[in-house]
Amino acid sequence: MSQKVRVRFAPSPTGPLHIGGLRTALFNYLFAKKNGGDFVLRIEDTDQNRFVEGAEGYIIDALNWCGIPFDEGPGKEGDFGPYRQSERKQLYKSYALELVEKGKAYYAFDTAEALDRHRKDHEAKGKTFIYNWHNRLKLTNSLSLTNEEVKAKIDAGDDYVIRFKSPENDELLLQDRIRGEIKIDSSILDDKVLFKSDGMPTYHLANIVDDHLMQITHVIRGEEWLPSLALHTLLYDAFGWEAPEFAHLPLIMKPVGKGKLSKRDGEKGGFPVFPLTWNQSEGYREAGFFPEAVVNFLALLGWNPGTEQEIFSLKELVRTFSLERVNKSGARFDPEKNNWYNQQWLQKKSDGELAKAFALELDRKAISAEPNYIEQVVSSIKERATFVKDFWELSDYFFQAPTSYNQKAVKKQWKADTPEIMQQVADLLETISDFDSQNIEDTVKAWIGEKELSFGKVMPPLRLVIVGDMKGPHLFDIMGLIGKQESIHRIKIAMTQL
RNA sequence: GGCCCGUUCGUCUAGGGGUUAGGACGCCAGGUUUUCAUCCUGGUAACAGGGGUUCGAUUCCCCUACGGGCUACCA
Repeated sequence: MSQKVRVRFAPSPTGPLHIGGLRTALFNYLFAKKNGGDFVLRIEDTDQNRFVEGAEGYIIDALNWCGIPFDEGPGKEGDFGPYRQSERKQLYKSYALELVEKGKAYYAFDTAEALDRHRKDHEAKGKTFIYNWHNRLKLTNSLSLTNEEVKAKIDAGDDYVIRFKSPENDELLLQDRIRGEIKIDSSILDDKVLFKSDGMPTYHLANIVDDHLMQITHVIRGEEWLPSLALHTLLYDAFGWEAPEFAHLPLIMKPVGKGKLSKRDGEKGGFPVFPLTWNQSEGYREAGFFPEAVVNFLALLGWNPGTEQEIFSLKELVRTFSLERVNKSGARFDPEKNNWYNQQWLQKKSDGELAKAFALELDRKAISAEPNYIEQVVSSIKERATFVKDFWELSDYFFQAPTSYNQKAVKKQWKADTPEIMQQVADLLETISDFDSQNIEDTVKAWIGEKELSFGKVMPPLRLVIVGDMKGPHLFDIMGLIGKQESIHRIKIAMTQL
């Protein structure tokens, strides 16, 4: 009886997808693909008050950018649509009523104010108000009222909710793929609202109904849902449905301090917490991260392959992933390691691909250069970059003569006899007909030998005039690339300025 | 407060009754680069505490502490 694996990512469109949600989506995707299953996107928009315009599109764009597209969802109708709960609205009430008929749920007429008052009263006495077996008969609901009274209230149009009737004194044995067995005493459970007075189901009802209808086999979600597992398991029982398997993922925590990662942490620490830019918050994409790096980093946050491999492509992750190797404890988000992953992935990219990205940036700076030239520049500087956006600072001297010189270096390298030496180097360069790195190097080295000069007298100041600073790749490579005329020209301008 | 989950280097983690407790990020040092960075090599650094069980516990059990989550007609 092996049915096809089907998992779902079920965000609520109350804002942009954050890093924790993205990882949940990723783990769902990995598990689905590992097992040849389907990855479903379901939008849980049962709370109309918290709906945020554009959030759904954002979520879809983010998943696509990461390379983990869903197989079914809004705009990709499969056999189980629609995939927005707001569009499934009519469906849920009958399920809630079914539970009422079975005696597993009941109508409740208590107003929000009345419940609030109870909570405050209890709090004042140092107790906690729980709407369940021990007080449900003292409250206003179809268990405490007569059938006639209930009917009258409903007919009169009174607001009501439908609550689940949690069992008393039941030792529940819950199963979680990551945490194992969890014991819960059902007496501490409250009678959760399943159906709201506004005609919408709560998360709990909609979630169970949809997971069942959509034939979801594995529910992989954040640890914040662990306390709801008892209710959900009870709901499956109440309906007489077979429950899917559950796996609760550990949370992602702040890099420093207490609690789980939040938008504020990104602002404080200067790193993204959203895949794509949302309002004022810069996303991973815009910050220059490669999706491969983000996915790689996120996958290793809370999961590990059990080997010493650190770099994984999405394909490798799919091949290697298993729920059994997911950790139980929360993981701190480490921006430094995140950067390192980007650096690693940047090195794996081809010069051509990187050059294309860099060319776009050069365009914005109104700097024109041959694609082939850009590619050679990229090839010589990429190993010292973490992001494509580092390229310009690492290579500006390939495109323009230095506009300033590192003053510290000038002080140290520019001696009284330096101008004379530089002039002679310029004259020497003039004599080189085939101006490539190797020829320049051979010629200059031979000349230094002949003249009985030290390398220290020639090379550092020469780098200074060409680059403007004591940095960069092999100097003769730079000169070979920028060419003879430019090299000589830079010596000349430096001599007038230093 | 109540309920649930968790706890190995600063961080991400491997391991698991007898190990020199392994790797990665970061940091430090050396080498390479007559520059800077990369890179290479090495170093730093951990089983939360207390009780059991055991010949032997970091590993199993209990307690405590600490961390986290939940405790809405939010998801």
